[in-house]
Amino acid sequence: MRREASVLHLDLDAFFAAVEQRDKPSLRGRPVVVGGVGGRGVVATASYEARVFGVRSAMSTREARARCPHAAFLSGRFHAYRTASRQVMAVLRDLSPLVEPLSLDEAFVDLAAADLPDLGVETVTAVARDLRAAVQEATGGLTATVGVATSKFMAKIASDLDKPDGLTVVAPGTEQDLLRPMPVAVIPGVGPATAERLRASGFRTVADLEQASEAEVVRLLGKAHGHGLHRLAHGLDDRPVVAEREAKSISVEDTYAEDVTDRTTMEGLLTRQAATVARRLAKARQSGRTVTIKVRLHDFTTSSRSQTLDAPTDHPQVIARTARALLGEVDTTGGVRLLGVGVSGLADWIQESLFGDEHDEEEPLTELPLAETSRRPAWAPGADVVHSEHGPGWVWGSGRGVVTVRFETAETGPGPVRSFAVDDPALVLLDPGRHEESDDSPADNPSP
DNA sequence: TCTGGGGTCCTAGGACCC
DNA sequence: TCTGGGGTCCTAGGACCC
Repeated sequence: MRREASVLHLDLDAFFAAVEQRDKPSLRGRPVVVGGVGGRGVVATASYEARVFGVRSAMSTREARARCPHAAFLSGRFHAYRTASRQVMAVLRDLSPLVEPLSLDEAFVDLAAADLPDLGVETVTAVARDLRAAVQEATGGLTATVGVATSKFMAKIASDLDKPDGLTVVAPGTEQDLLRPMPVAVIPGVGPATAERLRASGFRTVADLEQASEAEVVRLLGKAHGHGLHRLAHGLDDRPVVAEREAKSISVEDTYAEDVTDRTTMEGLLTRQAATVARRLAKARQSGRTVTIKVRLHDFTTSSRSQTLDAPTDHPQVIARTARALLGEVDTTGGVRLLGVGVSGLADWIQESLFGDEHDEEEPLTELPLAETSRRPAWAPGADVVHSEHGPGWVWGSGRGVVTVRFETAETGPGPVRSFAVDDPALVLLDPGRHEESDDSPADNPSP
């Protein structure tokens, strides 16, 4: 909560649909619906002309067609949306170095970090007006709605008040008057489930929540959620505008037009998704330790299974093999409507070798013998010497057909730790069966 | 033929460690 | 025989957001 209205929230109006109408004049003034056009699609964005007919985001496309059969239904051109989004973010960064994008079509801007003579209501109103014009100019006609207030929470509330193509500045000190009569659902974090819980306890408006004790709200909603909501109901919000936020996970999921019942087909789909995730990881120069699959059954029940590897990976084979093994733990009889693969626990590539360094004391540096003959076994749990694109290394951990290799020799010293699928062509296992006489795992006993 | 895809954050229990 | 506590990591699920 700042003394001055210096947090700006910008929201592009019906963004995807607006880009389509900008690029195709024949769509202007007509209802446009962007989203999944297949049998199981949902609406991503509806133009204001379509909203008149009751078409909303997240509604099934089937229902949208029933409500507005004459609308143009488009599947979306994400490259164009990304380009337009970049243009908008550039305009915002021209105003202030502190810009926090929330999605392609939304961002916070910290006006306190901008070069302004003052942060009075008149000044920020003029700034916001100029900004909206600049966005329209830079994007070839896209309109934005802007809210300015003393906090993120109030700025977002403000930008919802005058849509589309509007501007609202909440003068410092007037926040509670504005907030009190609003339904609790205006508070970010209050979705259908929370709203229903609150309603059942007699909380309908922000004012109701404001009068409750924190203990009561916490009892109802849990510690973190309850505490946060109680604060927001009092207009208390000092969350800073944060420019750079690192991604924490990368995932891909697909809903299929018809339920998939064949196990081999499922494995093939997971393998392809794993390759997509790996490509995106590599592009971001990141790797991750935890592989998660998501399975939605024919009856819409959804489960997930995850495995944390010994070391981060960005290898398609490792992700694929782990994903396929995890699928083995899920009962898919009856078919699946959705499959997904994700990787979390992301680390920059550079941090991988640091991770390896932490284990120096447990595993003494030892001279690494290379076998005279090398072959690639289907699976050799006893093998502890490997060769790969990184050079020679030790098997350091394993699980579900995945081996983790530590690339370290007396000559080269500590190197990176990487995970591989055992059938990864980049990896050759040497000396299989070395530990036949021993129960020790390779990680416990790395010495020959 | 109701119900996308990409994310974030929180909770809760069990394992494990000190 | 009785009986710790805290901290962290991992896993599964759920709510929520755009």
